[in-house]
Amino acid sequence: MFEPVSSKVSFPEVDRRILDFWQEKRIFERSVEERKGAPLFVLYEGPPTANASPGVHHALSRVFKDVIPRYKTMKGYCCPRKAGWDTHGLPVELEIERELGFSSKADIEAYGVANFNAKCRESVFRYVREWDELTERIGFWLDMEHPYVTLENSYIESCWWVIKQLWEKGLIYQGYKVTPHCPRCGTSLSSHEVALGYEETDDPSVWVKFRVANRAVKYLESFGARSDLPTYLLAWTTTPWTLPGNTALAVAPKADYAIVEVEIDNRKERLILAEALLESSLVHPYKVLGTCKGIELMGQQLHQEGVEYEPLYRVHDEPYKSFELNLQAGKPRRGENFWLIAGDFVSLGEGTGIVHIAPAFGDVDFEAGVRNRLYFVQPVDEQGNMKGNPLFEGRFVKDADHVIIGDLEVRRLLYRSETIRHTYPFCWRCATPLLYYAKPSWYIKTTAKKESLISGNEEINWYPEHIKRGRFGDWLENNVDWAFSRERYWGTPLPVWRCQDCGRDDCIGSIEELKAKPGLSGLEEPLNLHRPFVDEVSFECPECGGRMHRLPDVLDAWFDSGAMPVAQWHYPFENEEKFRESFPADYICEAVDQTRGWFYTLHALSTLLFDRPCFRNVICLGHILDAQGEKMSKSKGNVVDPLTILNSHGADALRWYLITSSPVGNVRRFSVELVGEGLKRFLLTLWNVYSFFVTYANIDKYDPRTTSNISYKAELDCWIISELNQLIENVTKALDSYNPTDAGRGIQEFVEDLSNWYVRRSRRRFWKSESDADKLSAYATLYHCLLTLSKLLAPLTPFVAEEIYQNLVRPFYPNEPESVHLAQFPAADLSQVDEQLIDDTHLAMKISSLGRAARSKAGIKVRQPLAKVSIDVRSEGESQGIERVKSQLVEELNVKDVEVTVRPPPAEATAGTVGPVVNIDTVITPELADEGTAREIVHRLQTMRKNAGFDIADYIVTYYQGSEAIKRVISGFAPYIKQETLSRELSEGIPTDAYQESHKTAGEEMVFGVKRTARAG
RNA sequence: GGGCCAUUAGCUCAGCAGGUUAGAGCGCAGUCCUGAUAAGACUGAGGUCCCUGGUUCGAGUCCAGGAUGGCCCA
Repeated sequence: MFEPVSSKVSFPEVDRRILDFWQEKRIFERSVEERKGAPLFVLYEGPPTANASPGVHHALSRVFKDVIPRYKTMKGYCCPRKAGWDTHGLPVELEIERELGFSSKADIEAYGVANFNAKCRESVFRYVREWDELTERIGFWLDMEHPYVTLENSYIESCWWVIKQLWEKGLIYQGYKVTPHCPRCGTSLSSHEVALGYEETDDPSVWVKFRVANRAVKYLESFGARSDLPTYLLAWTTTPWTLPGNTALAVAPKADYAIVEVEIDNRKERLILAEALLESSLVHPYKVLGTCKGIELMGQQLHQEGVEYEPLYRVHDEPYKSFELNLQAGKPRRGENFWLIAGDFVSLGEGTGIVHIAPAFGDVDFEAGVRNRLYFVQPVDEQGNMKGNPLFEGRFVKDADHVIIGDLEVRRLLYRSETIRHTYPFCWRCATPLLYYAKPSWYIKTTAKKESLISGNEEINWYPEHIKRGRFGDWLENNVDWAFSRERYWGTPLPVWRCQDCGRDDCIGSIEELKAKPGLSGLEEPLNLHRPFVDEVSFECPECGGRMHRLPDVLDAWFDSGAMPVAQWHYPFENEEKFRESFPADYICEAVDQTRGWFYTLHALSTLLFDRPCFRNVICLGHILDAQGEKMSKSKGNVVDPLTILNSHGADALRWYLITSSPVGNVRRFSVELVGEGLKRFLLTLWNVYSFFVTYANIDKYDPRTTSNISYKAELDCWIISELNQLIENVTKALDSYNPTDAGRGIQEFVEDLSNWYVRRSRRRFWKSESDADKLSAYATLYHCLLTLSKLLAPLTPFVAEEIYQNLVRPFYPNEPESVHLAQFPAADLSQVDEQLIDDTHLAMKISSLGRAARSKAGIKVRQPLAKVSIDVRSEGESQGIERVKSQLVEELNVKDVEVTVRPPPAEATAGTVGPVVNIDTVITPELADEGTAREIVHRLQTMRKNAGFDIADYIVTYYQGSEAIKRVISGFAPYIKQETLSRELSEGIPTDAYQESHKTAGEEMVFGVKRTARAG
């Protein structure tokens, strides 16, 4: 016996039952343990931070992370899955700052770093219970018992080891990084904070002339500009205070530039600017002397052919720094001219087509400095005061604007000066204008391994594939060094100690190494590697004997997660074997924003450390938006809590929606209604087939062991078995190529066919009284389909799959695996696929559909038998196909005969005449009418049985009263009616204790009564 | 400003080595079928396949430009 299954099902209750079962039987643990020795399949879990409740987007990635390892386990792999927690980083700090009402780093310092970090530490596990619950409830199998945690000393020590490795390879250096900086607060702002503070403001708008060096003027003659007048490059800026930091001008290489002659205050001179911007820029009459492309202006090289110009200011008593030397040291190059560079950011929409570049200010400028190895000049200190030239020394930047404008005017280097109203970012806390300011920062020299990063990417399978050469590939192609230090508090401390006296830097790679330092002090037990404790540790400089103190920076939290392949195992200090066998990962999965985040940091650190990629396969998920297409955010209040959906619809419904509703890489609009739709369309359909099977199998005491070697005979059985094997093949292919969506959609189509054709067409085979070979074949077929489905579905909808598997397998096969998740994934038997039969059956479906449409048009209900249906088909092949599935058509269309005619389409026929044509014989003879009435009576009686609350298998006595015509039909079709309604007898006259109803059909009044005689089964 | 992705029915999505009549589910209206069904079938309304050009005998599908939305980076 199978456990009886109601068609009414509560999936959340199923979830509970199955979760208890898994826990009690330790199925997840065993699914790993019992595969010991099998090839490993390694998932790296991208660690979440548990300082807020998980949202439905977390459910999305957790489902996709789960599907593949479950599948691989069933394919025979061993898949340990280690959980992880990301516990450091600026978002954690900001959350605490918000709670404490802090508005600056000074507040944190005053509060005490120890106290602050203690708060941070506590906060990152606040919602761990919610995360645990989501993880469990959604069925994400993950080893939550032994997670890696980025704040642990062992994890930090591994990070230090990584840095030391890079340090020894010369891949770490201190340079500059441009950050939005508030000069009043003395701190950098995150991009999110910057976004808070855009305001409309008035700023200077000045056109500045950069004088072309004498030796370069000659170069211009080749463009038709013969003259010995003074020549200037005209540039436009709204931040005059940045001009002292200018070290280059950028042009658009493909744009046309004009050399024009103008007369200003009775002096003739020449200006160079973009041809397209002559009108909008120049306020004097001008004469075009010649034109050339931007790239021609740039010429070849400095000091060879090409335009160079004289700096506006020579502010630098100190030597110029050069990007060529990573800003570490400089060579004096006083009197140097600057040159032109190409910039894809140069716009021809405003300005002059010549852009002033000051690498100390602004990302674009800094980037240009790095790429073109420009000089670097910093004429502003961190308080926003100018330095390096007596003219403006000590002035706040904004107050220096008018000084500089006045100075340029006097020197005749100012062409035009106005004001402009535009948006500019201000500090959201104190309304001071922000400076994009280059600050010292520590870098990992990823550019040194750029070729390896790119070639390693070639070995990675990306889903969707376009990410590989698109978003990720582009990112690698445009790689810049990774600024990985942060001037913050809560993070892995940078393990660099600097000597106060001689400036020597030491990188520490392990706790042991630190403890062995001479003259060590400040190290306290129990060890806490976080600030401020680690800041107390100092030791003796091996060079000069001075004190070495740690630099105050902490690491970008992305470094932590990027180091997880080694740090999760505390490698190389322990677990060497575990690290080796689990690196690189077979599979990772996160949302698309991680291309520049975790995907990159994993790839970068792996390439730098081991010169190989970190993961072989990656699914890159699109984002979830709300039903209106808006991003979900706490402030909008449109965040969907996954637990409410899990409680109402169950885990599988949510999983099914997430897996099948849209391609993985697409954004998707989320709504609870769509989850419910998938539940109805797929899960309930599947459940109904399952419930149907169990109901009848129990009535017939079907035992699957008796049919284990059956060979399928009926066309219907062969057809669905063909479909099933094709499905196995397709699902396997889809999951092998990391495409759960197509796998799920294929299963859904199969289940629809199974329910709407196989079961519908087979009902009578299960319903009939005798247990003949045909009935057993039907049971065996449906049993096999459901059991196979449970295995195919196990990775996708693990709960309902388990529920079905348990009931189908356990009562009869105690030696089979105890859980579907311990079973082998089905293998397709393509020898059982009859493609012709599949085509024929689809043809039968099509013709049935047309036939029903024809009946509908003629107004004849299907219950009324008809003499025949005639079908015009287009080929002999179709005709043979119909012959093969004729019996299905006879039943489905309720006709006595099927007549097939082959009528090739006329030569000129194109549209509208290609498919088969179906006609029904609408003549209803008295015999057919009687038969129709008989069927009508059966239908009414069936409904009465249900209304009376009888069991499906109850036997009854049926009583009737009615006209002669009714009596004639009842006596004429008595055996049929008895069989269909499980009536022992049909008798005239209705006793009072029978359940009775009166009916009217075909214009005849009649009354029926039904009474239970004996309970069957 | 740059890059990537998307845009097909009211909603969610299929469709493509270019091929004649662009489909499904949900929703809506009507009819039917039903002792598995919280289902199902049929019919109907509902489409300038985002726009403009181009390639082609032929474009929802390929190419170019643009629009809108999302994401990432400026």
